[in-house]
Amino acid sequence: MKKEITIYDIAENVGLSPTTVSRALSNHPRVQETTRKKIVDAAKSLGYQSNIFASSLRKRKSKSIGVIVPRLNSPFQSSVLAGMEKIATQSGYNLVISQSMESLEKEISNTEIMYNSRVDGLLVSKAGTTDDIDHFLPFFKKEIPVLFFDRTPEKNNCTGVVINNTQAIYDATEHLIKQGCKRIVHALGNLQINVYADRLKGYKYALMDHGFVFDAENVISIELDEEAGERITKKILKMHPRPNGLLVSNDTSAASCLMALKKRGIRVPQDVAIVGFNNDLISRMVEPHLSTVNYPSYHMGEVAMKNLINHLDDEHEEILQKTNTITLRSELIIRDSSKRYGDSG
Amino acid sequence: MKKEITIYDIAENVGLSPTTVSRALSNHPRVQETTRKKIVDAAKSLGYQSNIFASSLRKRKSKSIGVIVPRLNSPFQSSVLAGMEKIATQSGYNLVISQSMESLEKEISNTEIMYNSRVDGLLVSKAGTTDDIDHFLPFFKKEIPVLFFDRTPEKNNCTGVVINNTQAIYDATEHLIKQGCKRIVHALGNLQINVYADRLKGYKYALMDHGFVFDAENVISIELDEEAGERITKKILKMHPRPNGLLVSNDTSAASCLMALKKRGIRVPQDVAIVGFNNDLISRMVEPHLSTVNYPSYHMGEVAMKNLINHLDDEHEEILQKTNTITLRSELIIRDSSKRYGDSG
DNA sequence: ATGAAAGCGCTAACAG
DNA sequence: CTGTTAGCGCTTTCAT
Repeated sequence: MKKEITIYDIAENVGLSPTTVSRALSNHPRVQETTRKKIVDAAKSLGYQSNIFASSLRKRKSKSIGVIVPRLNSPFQSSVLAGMEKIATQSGYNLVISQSMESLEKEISNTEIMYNSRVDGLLVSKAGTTDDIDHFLPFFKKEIPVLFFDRTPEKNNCTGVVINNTQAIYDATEHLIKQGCKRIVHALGNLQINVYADRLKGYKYALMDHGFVFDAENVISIELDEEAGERITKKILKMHPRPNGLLVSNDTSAASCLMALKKRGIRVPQDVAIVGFNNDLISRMVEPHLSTVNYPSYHMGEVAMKNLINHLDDEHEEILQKTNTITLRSELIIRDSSKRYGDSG
Repeated sequence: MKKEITIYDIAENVGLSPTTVSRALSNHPRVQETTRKKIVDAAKSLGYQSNIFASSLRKRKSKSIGVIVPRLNSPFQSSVLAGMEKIATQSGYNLVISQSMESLEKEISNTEIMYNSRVDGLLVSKAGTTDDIDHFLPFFKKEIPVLFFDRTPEKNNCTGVVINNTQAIYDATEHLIKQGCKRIVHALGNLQINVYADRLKGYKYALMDHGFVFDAENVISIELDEEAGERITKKILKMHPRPNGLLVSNDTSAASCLMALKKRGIRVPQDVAIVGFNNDLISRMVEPHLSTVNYPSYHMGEVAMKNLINHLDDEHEEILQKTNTITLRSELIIRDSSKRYGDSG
C-alpha cells in the first residue's frame, strides 16, 4: 500500500507546522488567508485526503447518525428516510441505516452495532414485538441522543416524533359513522405497537361519543401486507350483520381489501365504505380512490433528523433535550371509497 | 466526559498485556481459552466498548459500504436497498446511504463524501444527467471497489449488476404485437440513462423483426412520475391513428396512464393495451392488473452487495475483480391490461 | 502463548 | 497568528 499523504507532508511542503495545516484545513479562524490558501493548494496538489479515522479518534465524534427502521422496503419508511437523508447530508452527517425486520432480536443486534460504530445519534422506529428499550441503555448512559419516530416506546421519557394516531382514527371513524355505517370493522397490526394501540383508542372513543357499542369482534389484528385484504374480507363476510364500514391501518392492505371485496361483487362504498392510512401512492391509483389519513412521512424524517442534529450541534443549549414529543399534523383525506352520500364529509 | 475503558484498563485488571487483550477480543487463535475467557469477562464487567476509530485508523478499514441511489423514496430502490442491507449486516458491514436526487452535481458531492468517509467499497446507481464517471477516479486510483447496479455507465470497464433491458422490452413489444397492436407507443425516461437507451433498442429490434416501421413520434421521453399518465395520455390522443399499444417504463406511470385513459372512457386493453415495468405492488392493485416486467430488485441488492463483499474479503483471489457484468433474469408477466385475445401470451 | 514498543494521522492544550 | 507537545486507543511486528 502506498504511503498516505498526511498533514505532516503538507506542513513540510509549505514550511509550516502540522497544527497550522490542520487549522487551515478545518477553516479555523485564526489562520491568515494567504497561509490558508497556500496550504489548501499544497493539499490539493499533493493529493491529500483527510483521515477521518484519526480525526474521529481524536474528536470522539463520527459525524454519522444511525437509523433503525422495521423495514427499508416500505413506501412509508423509505419516504421518512428520504427526508432524513436530505437534512443529514445538508448538515454534514452520514446516514448509517439498518432494518430490524420487525424482530426485537434484530433490533437489539442492530442497536449494538450502531453503538459500536459510535454513531453520534440514533433514530429509531421500533420493531413490533415488545416495548423493551433496555438495549438503548448504553446510549442513555453515554448520553448519546436517541430519538424515536412513528413507533415509539410507551415509556414516556423517550423523545419522539409522532402523529396523533388516536385523533386520526377518531376522525376516520366519525367520518364513517356520518356516512351511515352501522357496523365498522377496524383492521390493524400488532397491538403491542403504540401506533396501533393508539388507533384502537381513537376508534373506541369515536364509537362511544356517537352512541355505538364497542365490540371486540370488530377489531382484526393482523399482519398488514399485500395479502391482508383476502383474510380481512373472509372474516367480514362471516359476520352478521355484515359490516358496512372498514378502517384498514395501511393503504397497501386497504387497497388489497378493496380488491378482495370487489372480486366478490361487493360494492365500495355502497356496501362497504373503506378508509385506509398513510396516503401512499396506491390510495390514488385504485378504484374507487381510497379515503385515507395523510401521514407526513417525508416531513417526519426531516423533523426527526433536524431535531437530533440541533441537539448534537448546540453544545450549550440543551433545550431540545427535554422535549418529550413532537406531534406532526395529519389529516383525513376523503375520497370515493367512503363517500356514501354525495360529497359530504 | 468520563474516561473511556480501554484495553489497557482490562490488561491491568487481569494482569496481562494490552496485546493479549487485543488478541483475545478479536479471537486471535494464539490465545489460551482460559485467558480469553478471563479477558472477555473483565471486559464485560468493566463495561468496555471497543473503539472503532482507533481500530479503523490502525487497520485502514472502515467496515462500511457506501450506497448512492437516485432516490431513496422509490419502490424499486428501497427494495434493492433492503436486499443490500440484509447481506451487509450478515457480513459485518455497515451501510452508509445517500441519494443523488437524479442530479450529477449531488452525485459528485455524495461520492466525495463517501470517499472521505473511507468506505471500503461503493455501490452506485447513476443519476441520469450524464455518463460522467470522473468523480469515481479517486476510488479507482486507490483501488477501492466501485460496483454499479441497474443504472450503469456506458464505459465498459465498470463492473455492474443489471438486467437485460433490451431483451425485456423486446419481449414486451413482441407480446403487444402478438396481441394485435398496430401502433405501439413507448414511454420512457431520460435517454441518457443506459437503462432507457437499452429499452429503446429492444423496442426498435422487436418492431423491426416483425416488419413494423420505427417512428420516432412513438417514443415519449418524459419524467416517469405519478403525473406522467396524464401527459402521456394527452399526447397519445392527439396521434392519428390512435396508438393501441403502450409500453411505460415503470409501473407507477403505467398505472397513472391506465387511470388517465379510463377516465376518458378509453378501454384497457381493448382500445389500448398497456405493459408496465418493475412488477411493483401497484401493478397488482390497479384494474385491470398491469402486465409488467418482473424486475428482481431485492435480489439485485443481494447480488451486488455479495459480490462487493466477496471482493473485499477475498484478499487473495481477485476473480471477481475482472467480472464485468452480472445480468439477472427478468421476465414478462402478462396480466389483463394487455390481454386482448383471451389467455394467449 | 504472551509482551514491549512503535506508530496509524489527527487535534487540542498550552505557549509564545 | 503560529508552533510544540502530547495523546486519542488500537494493532502489529518482533522478540521471548
